[in-house]
Amino acid sequence: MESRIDRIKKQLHGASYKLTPQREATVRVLLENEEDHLSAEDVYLLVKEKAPEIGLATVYRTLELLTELKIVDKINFGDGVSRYDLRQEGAAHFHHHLVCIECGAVDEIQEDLLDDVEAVVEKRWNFTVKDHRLTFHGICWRCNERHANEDEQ
Amino acid sequence: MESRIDRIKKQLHGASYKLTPQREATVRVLLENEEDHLSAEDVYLLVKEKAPEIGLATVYRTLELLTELKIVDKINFGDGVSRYDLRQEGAAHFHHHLVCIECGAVDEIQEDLLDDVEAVVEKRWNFTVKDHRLTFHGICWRCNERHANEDEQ
DNA sequence: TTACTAAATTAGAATAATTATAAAATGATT
DNA sequence: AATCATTTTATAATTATTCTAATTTAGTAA
Repeated sequence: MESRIDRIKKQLHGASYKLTPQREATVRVLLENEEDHLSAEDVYLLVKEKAPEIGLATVYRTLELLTELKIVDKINFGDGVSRYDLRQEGAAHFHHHLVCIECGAVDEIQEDLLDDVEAVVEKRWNFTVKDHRLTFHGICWRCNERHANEDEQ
Repeated sequence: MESRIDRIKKQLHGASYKLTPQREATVRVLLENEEDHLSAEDVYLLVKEKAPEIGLATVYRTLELLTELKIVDKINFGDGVSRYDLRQEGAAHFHHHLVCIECGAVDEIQEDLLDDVEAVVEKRWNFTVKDHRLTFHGICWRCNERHANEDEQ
């Protein structure tokens, strides 16, 4: 955890930015909630617990900065809010998401799975892929299991 | 074109909605700009040319309705706006997009390409896929060709 | 230390997209 | 023609995000 912060600090310095206390608090919140998909507002409220004097605009600016540096990814699941998701360290590409249309849960897929598809896109459309966004909508394993149990009875 | 409108009319009736003049004008705009990715505001301005008395809220409501009926899909490319995209007739799944990070162009891929990936997701994550969103970010064929020409000189 | 400078932050205002509300219009049905 | 549900309009309200001006902070050089 601390080493992860250190590495992010170095990334910032490398782009000649500082890891200010506000930025550090924001990054810590993201690390501590890595499996969630927080909106800017969510992050703001959590950061306030550590650093009550922080302003919402600062959170927005920090998240934007982290997005630029590819430390986090900004995603949008169709509700009106942008959500922010830490990238796996060293990951070249953004991971995928499974959104459950029954319970609303969002699971992550770290595997890439798209190598073949990207090869086709590059060749057939002469499109140089730099990144991707892939989200599946459907029924998650929890709901599927629940249905299976209900049927048993 | 007319037959396409007729079929949409039937879809609406099937869900006990009417194809009011405002709704028809909105659908026509979507059909006439099928290759674009219009925002609600864009649609509003175009519909106003046909039906100047229409209100913005009606356009929003109509687009929401068409989204529910899976006639259009609502997408979000990361700028603050939702965009609306007609589904291919009979398409079970949403088509994919290629967003150029240089010129901003958005191209569509109608082929599915994801059959294999979906099979893996269903099996490995026990996730029942109902739909998907796939967008590639990168450099489009136009920009790639331009670069190739520039290098020649 | 002190002064200077650039970068960062704050609070609050401003903007932009979207949704909600109440009144009016439409259209079908009895 | 009266009634009822649906739809639309115009406008207000809400929400997310960005901008602005004033202030603070950190780092550097005198």
